[in-house]
Parts: sequence; structure tokens; C-alpha cells
Amino acid sequence: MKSLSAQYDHAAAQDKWYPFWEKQGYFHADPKLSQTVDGKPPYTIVIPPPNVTGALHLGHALNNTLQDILIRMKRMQGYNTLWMPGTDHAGIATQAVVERRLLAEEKVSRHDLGREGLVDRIWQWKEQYEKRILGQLKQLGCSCDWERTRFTLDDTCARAVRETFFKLFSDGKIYRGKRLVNWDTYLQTAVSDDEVFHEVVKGHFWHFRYPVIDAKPGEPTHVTIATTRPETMLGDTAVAVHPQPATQLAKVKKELEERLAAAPAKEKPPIEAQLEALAEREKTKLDELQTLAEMAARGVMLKLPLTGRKIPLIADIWAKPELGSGCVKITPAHDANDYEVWQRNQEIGAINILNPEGTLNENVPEKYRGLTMKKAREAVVEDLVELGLHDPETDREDREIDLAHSDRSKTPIEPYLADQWFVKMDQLAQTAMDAVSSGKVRIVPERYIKTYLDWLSEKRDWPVGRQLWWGHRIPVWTRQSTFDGFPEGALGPIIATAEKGVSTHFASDKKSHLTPQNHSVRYEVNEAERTVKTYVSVSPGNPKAEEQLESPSWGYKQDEEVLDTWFSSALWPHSTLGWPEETDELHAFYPTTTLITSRDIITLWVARMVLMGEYNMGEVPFHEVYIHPKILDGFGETMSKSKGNGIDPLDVIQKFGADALRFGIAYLTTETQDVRMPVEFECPHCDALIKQTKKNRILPRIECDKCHEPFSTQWAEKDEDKALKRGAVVSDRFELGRNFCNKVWNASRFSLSNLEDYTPGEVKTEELLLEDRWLLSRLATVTRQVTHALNTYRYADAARTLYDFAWDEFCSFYIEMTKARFDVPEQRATAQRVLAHALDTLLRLLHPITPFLTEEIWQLLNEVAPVRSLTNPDREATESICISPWPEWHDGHVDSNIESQFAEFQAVLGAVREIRSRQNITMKEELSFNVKCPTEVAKRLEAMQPYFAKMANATAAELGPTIAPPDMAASIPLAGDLVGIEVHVDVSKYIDVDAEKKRLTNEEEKLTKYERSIEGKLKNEKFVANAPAEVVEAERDKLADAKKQLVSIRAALQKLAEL
RNA sequence: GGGCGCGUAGCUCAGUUGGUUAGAGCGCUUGCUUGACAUGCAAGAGGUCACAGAUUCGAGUUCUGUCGUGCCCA
Repeated sequence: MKSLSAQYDHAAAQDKWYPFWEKQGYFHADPKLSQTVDGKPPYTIVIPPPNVTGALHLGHALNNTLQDILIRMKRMQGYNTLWMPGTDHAGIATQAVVERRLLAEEKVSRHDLGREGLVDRIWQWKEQYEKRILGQLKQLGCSCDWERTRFTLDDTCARAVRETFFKLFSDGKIYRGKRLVNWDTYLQTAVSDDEVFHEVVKGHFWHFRYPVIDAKPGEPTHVTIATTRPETMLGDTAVAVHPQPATQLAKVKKELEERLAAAPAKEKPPIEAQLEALAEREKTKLDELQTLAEMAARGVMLKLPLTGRKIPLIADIWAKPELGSGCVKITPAHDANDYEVWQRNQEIGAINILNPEGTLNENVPEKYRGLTMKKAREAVVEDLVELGLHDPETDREDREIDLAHSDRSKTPIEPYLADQWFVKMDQLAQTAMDAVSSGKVRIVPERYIKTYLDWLSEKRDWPVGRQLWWGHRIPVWTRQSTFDGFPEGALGPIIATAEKGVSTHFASDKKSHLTPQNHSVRYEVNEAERTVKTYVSVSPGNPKAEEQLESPSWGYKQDEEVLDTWFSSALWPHSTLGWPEETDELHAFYPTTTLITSRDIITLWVARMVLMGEYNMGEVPFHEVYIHPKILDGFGETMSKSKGNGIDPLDVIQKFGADALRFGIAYLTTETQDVRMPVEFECPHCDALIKQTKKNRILPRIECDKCHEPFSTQWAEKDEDKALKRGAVVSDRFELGRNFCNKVWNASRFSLSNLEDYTPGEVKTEELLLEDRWLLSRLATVTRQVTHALNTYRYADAARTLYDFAWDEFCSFYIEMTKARFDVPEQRATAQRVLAHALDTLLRLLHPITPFLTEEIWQLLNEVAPVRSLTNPDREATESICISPWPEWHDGHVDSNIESQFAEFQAVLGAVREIRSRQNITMKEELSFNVKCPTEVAKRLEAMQPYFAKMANATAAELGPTIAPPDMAASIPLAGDLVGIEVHVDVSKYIDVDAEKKRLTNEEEKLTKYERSIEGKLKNEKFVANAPAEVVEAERDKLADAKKQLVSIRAALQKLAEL
């Protein structure tokens, strides 16, 4: 047998076994098999496709490790398993990263490159990062079916996207609408909410007066409004006042009073001040507000200064009578709250006053057209002053304003009303809600059902267009024409009346490539202007039809926008399997089994997959969704690609190994909590540890605090940085895993070295010793617990169970005990067979979590003991642990009697060790001890003599019920189930009397306290009367036990006192 | 503002339906070159289970509130 290193070499194992697994094709799922494998259904997981914006961090490592653990277990259980891998194009995020890079490094913008040029460059980026991401997954040990790797923008997915869009379009579920977007005037694109950051800036609060038209006597002639953005008044379409100012004020007052009553003394003054102001307001303002509310109800109009437009005074709850003038101007096209007001008061309309580049458009008086917002602001204020509607001296307050900025251009965001493509969600959302309510899709943990249902129940239509170039271009061709001059020759006559929202077909002429089946049409008719916009969606695979539409005579243009990334992600479970083709894969593996993901995309992704699955396939995409915790950094922040606080799993794998990382991850994946992972950098020059800080976590190079040498990090990109040595990232969490792997490795090393003359053979029950039966019993229990834990996504339970069993039971006891048996020829063969069997089982249980380690040992074990199952004596071990059968447990092996007998031995051994340690007796000195115990216990302990010798260098001199403790003894009475057993060591040679007295006195105190607490309980009549009989009984037993212990401790103390 | 979590040892976390003398790993202390493993072995110290009420014979565990903290939605 070759000699094995004392340390597990994770790098070697990873390099060796991953290519082997791939070559053997273990990860490839054959759809034809799935109907036939043992009657077991296929087991499928689709990967949440990581986006190609950047490399993976520990959060992804967690997500994918959890998937791999299940996939590997199910594969071993004989299911036809498919883990479908792939990546996501992540429209805006990726385009933004590439654009930023281009600008920084080559000083070119997307406009310089043009659409095709930019998209080309993004593809290059994608190739690079896809490679890196897939490489990371392989390094992690993920057993994905790589032959099926997909990308959300590849041809297969594109086909599914086109098909789905066409289907939705034809079904009338896609429409054009208006929506407020975060408009980045610098980049001229909408940005999503999470690409916006808020910053408080200094600004002003301006008060203006708008004249009332035809005010009745006694009514106000002007309405005062206040704004932080005067220029938007050009787009006002109403002024709102609260419909019931008195009620509202009373409500606010009541809330304040309640808060005042509950507030601690020091917080009272500001609330009192507010209440006073409110009272003042009721006196001075309320009447006027009441009047205004009545005027609003009557339909009074106001004259919007500078524009000459008339706008209504409306009653709406958005107006806050407790604030400012109590009236608020409404600019639906440029303010989110005002937009909501418009939704409630459709008649007021919305006026967009902004050009895409941030200047004012033709909807404002000529004077202001073309001005930037800033210039317009000055002009508007100036002109209002001129009209006497604003006094700069009294009507302007300083104020801090929370202003949204674009993360990408760092310029202020303009809320902007844009035309958008929407998907109608009413019915689709309902199907997704039903899927979960009915239990067709189970969400684990259940609390996330609420998130899912709450979001879907709003049934908000889904805006699917994005003003980007990177993505699936919307397959709609548009042309605007006059109503009269409808292009008869080209299009043929209109069949249906061209009403708004009517979908119909062109009548095809014979030469047309547009057939009734391959396209769908919608019209948007503007009767006032007598124009019609025609939208044509073409089903996939009809390039000629598209060409025809784009030909000069037809004059159609394809929509410039692309689809929201989530549109393609929503199809992922079926698009990756080949839909809309009726592939074998689709038949075999859809619906998939489980989805494993993180909670932040329950609404964005999970819900949409369910509704699209139902829509396209008529069937849910998966039966269970497991939502796992998130890894936070040392500052409690979630790791994210954009923040740059993520840790590259490769930095961990390189130092600790993939197995250690995976074990650490499984160990921390508990049901409820997110997990903090404070990390440190390890200097590659001097091994000093450098704390990760918010500052250094994004640096490409870091200088060591101690030796001042620089080293590189995952962010290194410049050659000079890359040339530096890379600093590893370290954390206890990984050390735990690394140490555990090493422990298993060494236990295996020991086993292997003692199996050289192993022969397979039947082991008869009567040949088994106590420790064998104990181990088999424990193994059965552990197998059951681990299987159950993984089946219910209790990863931490599985990892902890295995950790404790492997370390504390298998290594610390079983292996230690077999050492003694290998020296006894007649015991050797049985010990070997049980050991080989146990190691074999343990490896298989561990394999899903630590695949490389277990494969490495499996292969070594196969060399010396290829046949090693006690339960299937003829079975030869498989060529790889990947495809070995998952352990089954035998209830017959579980023997609580044996386990308690073993616990007895462990406790006595522990007592001996404790005395040795307390008395400072080194292991070199042989120890003799006595045990006072019942006869049957004595008999059993007698049989364990070799183990006391081996494991504690101690001999039980006397055992039995009549043993008298030595005169100078250190004594430990056992507790709990083992009460009645006393361990005594004659320590006359060593004893530190004072120390022993002190210890016993401590112990006595503790026990006395304990005794009193139980006595207290038992004296409580209510407890005795109300608690279940067995609980009361248990307390009585505890009391009796404590008393027994006390007796022996007092006796020992007494003896010491007599010395 | 609404929803969902989390506050247990110096740190990172377990603690299943209320009944244990509240656990683990790391760190710390003491002693070990025990022939698988110092990435190890043996032992030890360390806790008002955030705070305040309530329910109960009994609360780390259930309920209410407060404070702190995190995420999601607006």
C-alpha cells in the first residue's frame, strides 16, 4: 500500500476526479431512461442561471452547493437526475458594465460603436464570464449536465422567447401603455429601481399661487401650492386638495396624541410642538381648506400660469391638509405620487414636458422649449415673480431634498412618462397564485408563500420593454400611417373594423410571406388625428415575412427595445428543455422537481416562472421551491456583484478545498437565518491576517499590514496586479470544513493501513462485539437522520449529524477501539469487515457534501476492499462513489440497549480521564481505578478492560457493588441514567487535596442548588396537580438521582476531611 | 409606511411540538512529539437566552409591546 500524506490534498483530488466524472458521463441525463428507472420519477433541477455580469461569489457557491448536494444524493438513490446548467444575459446590468468599461478603457460610448458593435462587445464579455462562471461551478464540484448548458440569449432560448411573445401578443395579453420610469437623461435610458441611489441635497421649497377661475364671493381667488421643482409646473394637470380636511386633521391629531402618550419624556417636546402647530392650523387654515374641498367637488378650474391652460381643482387624499398650504400641484408625467393621483382621477390627463435628453419639449410654451430643466427652473421662477404669483423674499424656503440619482451616470433621475410594452397579468397571475394555494407548488420555508401571494395578488401589469441593446429584441414591427391612406396595396384590406385594441389578421395576398398563421396584428387608432399605428408580431422562423415588413414598400420598422431579462428567465424551466419543440427532454423532465434559490427573486423570477410555465406548458415548472439563507459579509451586508463585497469561491477553494467550502456551507444552511461571514485576507508572504474592510474589499491589490508587501485579490485585472501573489480569503467557517475533511481523511488513512490483508466475508451476529453493534446501531440512526434531513432541506442538520458522528463516534471511539482489536488475531478479520463497511457507509453519506474527498478515499478503498458491504456481502463497490447506492438504514440494527450500554462505558472512561486531567496525572502514568456499580454493569465493564488500557492508560482494579472507595480517592458519581455508578481513583500518590476538595465543594454547591430547585417544583401543589404524571415522575427521579450523587460527593469530602 | 426575519458564550451559530443542570465550532486557559490526524488528543473557564409585560404549575421556546438590526415592497 502506498503511503498516504498526513494531510488531505484537496487540489490533487479535485484535478483528478472532476475530469474522471465528466469523462464517465455520470452527470448526463438520458431522457429515454427516465420512464424506466425502477419506477422512480426523474429528478430535475434547473439552475438559477447566474448572470454574466461578473464572476460568482460565495452566495452563488451556497446556492449551487445546495443544488449539487440534492442532485448527488438523488443520483445515488437511483433517480434519473438532471441538473440543467446555464447563464443569464442580465440585460441592463451586463450592458452597463460593458459600457462603463468601454468608456473607462477606450473612451468610446455605445453611440460610437452603434448597436451591432456594442452587442458584439457584450458577447465577447459574455464568452469570457460564462467561461469563468462555468469554471467556478466545476471547481466547486457541481455535477451539472454540461452537454445541455444554455444561455438565456442563445438560439434555443430565443426561439422560446419569440414563441411566447407571439403567443401572448396573439392572445391580446400584450399591449402598449404609459408608465413612469426612472429616466437617465445623460444615458437616455430608463434605469431600474435598484440602479438608483438616493442622496440628500440642498434645495428649496417654492410657494406659488395659481389663480382660481370664477371664484365666488368669499372664496379664495388663488390657491397656493409648494414645490421643490418649479419647472414641472408646466406639466401640471391639476391641483389637489384633501376631500375631508377636517377628518384628516383630526386623524393626524389623534395619531400624534397616541404617540405622545407612549413616548419617553425626552421625545415628547417635538411631538408637543407638532400638536401645537396642528391646533394653530385648525384655527387658521381649516376653513379655507373646507372651502377648497367644496370648490373641488363643484368642479372649479384654475388658470395654470405661464401656459394659459385651465386645470381642475380636484379632491384627492394625496393632498395633506397638515402640510404646507394643504394643496398640492399634480404633474402625473413627472412624479410618481402624482402619477398615482392620475390613476385615481383619469380625467385630468398627463402631459409629458420632457425630451429624452432632458430638455423641455413642444408641450410647453415656446419660450421654454429646448431649455434644460435647470434653465427652465430659473425662467419659470422669474416669470412667476413677474406675474406677482411668487415673492422670492417670502415664498422660498431652504430645504434638504432626497433626490434620486442614476447609479450609472451619477446624474439626477427624471421621472418620465414613457410608452411601454406591458403584459396583462390578471389571468396569468391568478394561475400562479392558484398553483401555490392549491399546493401544486410547495414553497419551503412556508413563510415565503406570503411574499409570493401578496405580490401576485396586486396583479400589476408587467412592463416588459427595456431601452437597451443587449437582450431579446421585441418581435414587433410598427408603422404609422394616416387613417385615410391605409396602405391598401401592400397590406390588403382590413378585415375587422380598426378599433382600439382589436387584434386581427391581414388578409394575405398570394405573394405575401405573411400568412394568417405566422403573424398577428394590433392597431392603435387615433381618431382625432386620423392616424393609425399598426403593430405586427411575427412568429419565430419567418425571416422572409420580417424582411417583407421591413422592405421600403411596406415600411415597417422593428421595435428598438428589448425584452426585460426576466421575460426569458421566466421560460427557463421549459425553454432549456427545448420548448416549443416537443423534445424527449421536455417530456421526460418537465415539470422539474425542485427549484433552489434565494428569497430576493421570489417575485421577479419564481412567480413568473410559474405563470409562464402554466401559460406555455399548462403545467407548473416545478413542485417544490426551497428558499435558502443568504451569506452576508462581516458588516451584515448581502454580497452582490455590483457592491463588490462578494468573495470569490476560488479564493477559498484554493486554500481550503472545495470539500471544505461545501461542508462549511452545508453546516451553516439553517432554516431561518442569514449567515454572517466575516473574513480575513491571508498575506501570501508572511501569513499575517488582514481584516476585510469596506475599503479594502474592492481593491485589486492590498498591502500587508505586517510585512508591507502587496498581494493581489480577485479584482486584479491589470497585469502588474495579476503578477502579484494572490492572497487567500480565510474564515473559521472554512477551517471547520477543512479540519473535518482532514479528520475523515486521516481516519480513512488509518483504516486503509489496517485493511491490507482484508478479506471479504460474512460476519455473524455473534461475532460482533459491543462496539460493533453500537456502531452499526448508530450508523443506522445517522443514515436515517441524514436522509431525512436532506429530503427536507435541513442541510445544517445533515452536516452536523455527520460531523458529530464521524468525529466523536467513528473516530474518537470506534477507531480507537479497533486499534486494540487489530492486535488480537482472532478479532482482526471481523474488526476489518465492520470497519470497511462503516467507512464505506460514512463515505456514501458524506459524498453529496464532500464529493472529492469521498471519491479519493473510495478509490483507495476499492483497491484493498472492493467487496465490503455487511448487508450485501456479494456486492462489489461501484467504480465511482458518484454512482454508488445511497445507504439504506436497517431498523434491526438500531439497538437502544446496546447504545445505553455503550454510553455507560463512555461515561466511565470520561470520568477516569477527567480525574487524570484534574489531578494532573500525565498519560504516561498508568492509572488504576475502581467502579462501584451493580454486578451486571461490572460484568460489562470488565469486558472493556483493553479499551480502558488503550484509551486512558488505565485499569479497572475493582468493579462491583461492594467496592469501598480508596482512602485517598478522587471520585466522580455519574449522573442521569447512570446514577449509581461511582468512579474512584486512588490518588494517594498524586493528590492535591485542596484542589480535590475545592472541586467537590463546587460540585456539591451546584447539586444542592439543583436539588433545591427540583424540591421547589415538587412542593408546588399546582405543579404536581397540573403537570402530566410522567413529567412529575421524571422530576422525582431527578431529585432522587441528585440526592444519590450528593451522598457520594459528601462521602468523598468527608474522607478528605479526615486526612 | 407595509411585510418577513433576526437579537442565545468574546466571535459565528444550533436549540424540532413549552418540562435538559441551555449546546457546537472558533478564540481563550491548562496539560500532551499517545505509533490516522498539532488541520490533532485530553480537560477547563466562559451565558440575567436584547428589554418590559402577559399566558401557564412551568417560557430561550407561546402572545403583546419597546429597542436594536437586516432584507423585500412602496
